[in-house]
Order: sequence, then C-alpha cells, then structure tokens
Amino acid sequence: MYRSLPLETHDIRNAGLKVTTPRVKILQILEKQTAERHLTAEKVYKILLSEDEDIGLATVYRVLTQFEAAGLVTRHHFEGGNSVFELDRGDHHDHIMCIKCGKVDEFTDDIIESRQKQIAQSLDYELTDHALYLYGFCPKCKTTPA
Amino acid sequence: MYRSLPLETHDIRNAGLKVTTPRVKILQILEKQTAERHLTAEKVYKILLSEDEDIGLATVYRVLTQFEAAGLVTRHHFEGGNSVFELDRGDHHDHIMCIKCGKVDEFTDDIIESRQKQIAQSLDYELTDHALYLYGFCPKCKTTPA
DNA sequence: GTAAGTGCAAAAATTTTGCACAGGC
DNA sequence: GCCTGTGCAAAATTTTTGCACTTAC
Repeated sequence: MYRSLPLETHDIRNAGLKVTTPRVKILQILEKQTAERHLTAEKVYKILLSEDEDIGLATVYRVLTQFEAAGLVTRHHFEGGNSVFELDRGDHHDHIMCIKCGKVDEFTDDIIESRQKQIAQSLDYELTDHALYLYGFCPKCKTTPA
Repeated sequence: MYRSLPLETHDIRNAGLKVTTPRVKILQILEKQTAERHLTAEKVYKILLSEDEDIGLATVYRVLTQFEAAGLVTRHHFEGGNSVFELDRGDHHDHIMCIKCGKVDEFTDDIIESRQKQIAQSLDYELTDHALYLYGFCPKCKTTPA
C-alpha cells in the first residue's frame, strides 16, 4: 500500500498528460485526503493557496476535468449542486452523507449492485454508470438536536 | 384519474401559499408532462413563454423552490449539473437515464430499498432521503451508433 | 387594505474559454 | 524548439436577491 516513488507521475503520464506542477500537486492533494475525500474545485484551490502554490482556479477545473476523463478522479453531483471530486482508487463504492455536518461515508453492497444490473436489463438499457446517494443524519448529528 | 376542479388550487393552498397565476400555471405544466416529467427551471420558463404567460424566470425558480419545500415537487441533480424538477405524485421511485438522448425512465425496487435501510442502520445513520441514478444507453440509443 | 407575490435587472456563484506567456520533453 | 499547459481576466451559465409595483384574500 505504500510506494516510494511518486506514483502521481506515472498516473499522469499514463493519462497522456504532461507531468506538470499543477497536475502533480492536485493529485497529491487528492491522495492526501483521509477525513474528507470529496473536494470541490474551490476547496482544492484553497488548499493549493494555503500551500503557497501559484495555481489558478481555472487550472484546477481543467486538471480535474482531465483527470476525470482519464479515470483518475470521479466527479459527483451531491445535493447542493456543485461538483465534488474524489480520487478513484479503483474500488467502486456508493455514498451516504450527513445532511447536517456534511460527513461522507462510503459503502458497497453486492445485492444492490446486482439488482441494478437486473433492473437495467429488464428495461433494456445498457448500463454504463450509476450513482447511489443516501442522505441522513450521521451518528454524531442524530443525537445532537439542531 | 380525471378531476373536474383544479386540484392545483388545493395543493397550493395546502402548502400555505397564495393561489397566484404563476403558481397555478407552473403546477399545470408539471402535471401536463407525460413524455418527459423532469424539467429544468429554464424549460418550465420556456413553456410558459410559449403559452404567452408573462412570468419571469426568477419567479419560476422561486415557485419551484417553494413547491419543493412544500413537498409538491422533487428536485434532482442529474449528471450535467443543473437541477431538474419533477412533480411528486407521492410514489417514490428511482431513475435510469440515457446518456445519449436524455430519456429518463423510472423504477422502484423493494430489495434495493430495504438494503439501503439496512446499510444506513449498520452505519448508524438516520436515513432521510436517497437518490439512485442509473446511467446508460436506452433501447433505442444502444443500437444506433454514435 | 395589507401582506405576500411578482417582474425586472442586477448580483452571486460556479464553471468555461481566449489569449499571451511559461514550461515539459 | 515545439507544442502542451498555465495564469489571468473575461465570458458563459445557472441561480438568487433587491426593490418598486401588483395581486390575492
């Protein structure tokens, strides 16, 4: 699980993109996230600023879009409208999030996955992708009243 | 299935809102939709224009937001970013949509529904809502190449 | 009559794009 | 050195808001 060489370099190059500072930095930021792995472009930009990187917001959008196209990153449209980006670690998963504190947890469920395929089949669709979002109160927030 | 009196009136009044032309018209438009029940605010606005109604886009947004708060309408964030609104007929359902032609079909699945509850419970969340979107090619589009 | 509702235009918020300059290979 | 990539500012898009006027009740 630990790699000595900057894997970012390979991933970016494999995507057919030049290895540039903004791209490496943004990928590193996405990899660094442990608590909250789902970032808006704006948030990525602010982290870059806080690290004294001279990278424009437009570049953040461009890079994230390229990463998405390359399959390095997944874009989600959670409630609220704006996009959040998450590093794609290869494992598919769905999301459950707290409507109060914004906490996001991940899960997978084989039964749901297989039902989705059956549903698509029965409606004669060729499934390419899916998104399942559960919304509610997380353990912490459901005890604390508003 | 057919009602002689404008049910819109009741629904709007029950929501604690005054019965105004924009509100009635917008509700009627949402009810009229059969082929595509999921409309953006912009699309609702254009339909109003085509019916020679003098209603501003801002009002469309305001009314749709009020309807959402009142539970008359459901707002979705499909891929692509902008919100679509759908009349809430009381029946919960999920969505499968064609990434090529934009067609949207609806479905429900008890197994998925119950799994969702179990997942939320196992993660100690109090579930309030959920959204399941399947994306793919509809029967028509999967045969026709790009 | 009065408070809620509306139209319009202006503002906000988010994302995209044009262009001259910079940097990877 | 060439071509891709980037920063910046301007534009495009979507949604919200302020304010004077209108309408429901």
